[in-house]
Amino acid sequence: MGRPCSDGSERPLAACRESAYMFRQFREEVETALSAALSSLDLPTDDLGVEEPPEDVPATLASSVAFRLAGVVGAAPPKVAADIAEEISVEGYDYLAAVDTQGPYVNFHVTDAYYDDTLDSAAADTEFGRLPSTGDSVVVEHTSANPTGPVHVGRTRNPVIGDAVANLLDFAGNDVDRHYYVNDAGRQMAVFTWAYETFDEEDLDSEPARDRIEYDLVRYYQKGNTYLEEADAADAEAAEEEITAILQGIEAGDEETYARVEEVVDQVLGGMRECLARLPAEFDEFVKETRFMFDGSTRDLADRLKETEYAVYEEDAWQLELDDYGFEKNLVFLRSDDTSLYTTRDLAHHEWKFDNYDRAVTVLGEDHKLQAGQLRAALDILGNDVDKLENVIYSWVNLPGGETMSTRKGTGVMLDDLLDESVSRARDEVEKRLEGRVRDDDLDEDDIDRIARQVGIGAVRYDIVSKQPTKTITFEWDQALNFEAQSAPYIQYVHARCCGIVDEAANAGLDATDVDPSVLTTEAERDLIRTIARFPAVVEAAADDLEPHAVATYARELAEVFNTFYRECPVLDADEDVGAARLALVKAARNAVANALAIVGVEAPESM
RNA sequence: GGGCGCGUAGCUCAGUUGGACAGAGCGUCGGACUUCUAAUCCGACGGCCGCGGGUUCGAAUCCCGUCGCGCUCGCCA
Repeated sequence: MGRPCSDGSERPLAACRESAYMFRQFREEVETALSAALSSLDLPTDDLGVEEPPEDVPATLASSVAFRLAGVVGAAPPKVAADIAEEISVEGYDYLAAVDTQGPYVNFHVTDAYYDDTLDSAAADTEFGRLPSTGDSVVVEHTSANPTGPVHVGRTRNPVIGDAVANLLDFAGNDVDRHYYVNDAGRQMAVFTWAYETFDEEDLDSEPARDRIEYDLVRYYQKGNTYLEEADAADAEAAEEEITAILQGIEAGDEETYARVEEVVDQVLGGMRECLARLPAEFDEFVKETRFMFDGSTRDLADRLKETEYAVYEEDAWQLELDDYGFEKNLVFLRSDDTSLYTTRDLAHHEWKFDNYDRAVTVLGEDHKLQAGQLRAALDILGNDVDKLENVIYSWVNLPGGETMSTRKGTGVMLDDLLDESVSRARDEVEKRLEGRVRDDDLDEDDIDRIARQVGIGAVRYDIVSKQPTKTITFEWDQALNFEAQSAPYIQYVHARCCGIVDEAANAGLDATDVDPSVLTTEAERDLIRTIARFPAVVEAAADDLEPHAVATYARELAEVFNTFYRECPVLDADEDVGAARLALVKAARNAVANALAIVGVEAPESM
């Protein structure tokens, strides 16, 4: 197909990521051939209806175009399909071998070269599935939880989805940065700072739930909030004055006030960061909103907003009328005391993103949806290209009793506890299986630790990332920590099995470098190779739609197909040429599974 | 009340721009380990795709209505 190698890399065999193109090239060939046939029949080519047929249909792609053209032609769809199929020429294509029909459907079949090339490149390329560079730089902002205390499960979708979206965009050929936006100038942090400075250890009602800094400090935050609710009016008002003083100090760029707040922010954030690293969700940059106050960009932005036709000055505050954008309520961007609001700073933050990146993706909870819409509108008013900004919105995670999770109230399941529990259950499983273990690879204590961690954390991540973000999740331990089919361990097990076979084959001196895929004739083998071939197209579609859960679904399908293959097709005990081809297939499966897992953020164990 | 999202098997969820009989897993029942790792495989049972209309050759998918659940509508974030 001759797509240029835009990243200039020189990877062995898979030059220019050709490996990524088998299915996609075939799809293009089908579209080209079908278009040509329709044109020569004087039929419209605007909707080719190319799709993947159901599993029991032997074709790799199909078209339903005959349905739509039946009226135009004045014949029944099966007749139209037959005529079209007759007109299609498969001359000169690498992967398009034959065309036939099944009722009203036109079916397209692949050449041996399709399987050949898929097997060759997927088996040899540990980066199989990675797409060529788009040349785009993308910032993925996710999590961005206020540094008020330990991360709880209610917000765990954000780092899990966010990290997967970042991985996915990276794998789809983008240059990705991961950002955590830190709200260090808001009221919450002012309350926290005041509480931290006001109360002493002996004022607190409880011991830290865990030996890490944010579990210690959150008690001050909770104490402060309780005090503000329960203290008598005069005391509460005095506290409010101190809190306001902190906010105004930050707004004025007072360095001493800033230092007081950051002492709290940096400590709490440091602890949260350790927790998130367990997932792992790590960041290239923690971007503090105070940065956009101190550099003057928030002030400049507010001044520019004032100049727009949407700006009004009502009730002593500067506001934006967003009726044209479908928002009834005005968006206040400067308070009556002339201080900025969260959204004002976030606007400056986003213009900074636009200055530095080609695209900006934000992962946020549905409770921020309205704010995100207003943000987009305001950015548009300021003349930004808001198409560069995309959001991934996720719904809440509830506890079984319908209870909500709140840091302020101290309710909810902490992410640390969830991960500990999961790793602990995984360890029980590992130890339980140790006795009946067939494989004699002598797992030591370190292996058991490793497997328990990979499986336990993988199970939690997969449970979250495999579901559509828009759906509400009710969190249930047994559901999340089920280690059987349709879970991370099920898929991880496939990877471990592949690695096991590859190891054994190496010991036996079996070579898979120059294989003949035509000996792979069973349904199980062909299913597996077809599934592997789809992987790059899955990555492409998932990245286009910012839907990492599609990769999670694919990984599960691939694992299922592999397990059937595994049962039916021995590698080491087969005839030499069959064994070699199957070994190549195992290597290809291993690479595809490993990379699918990498995208969703689940570790791929080499043994378990 | 207005806006947005969700409603698919008993439970948890897939289902590509509308397309070939709506698919998995868990659970239930029944089979398969002297075998490259059984965290596996094979089979059975299980559906007015919330409900009612509409568009279409064709609707889980698009449109309208309706019911239920969630989020949201601050000079909070």
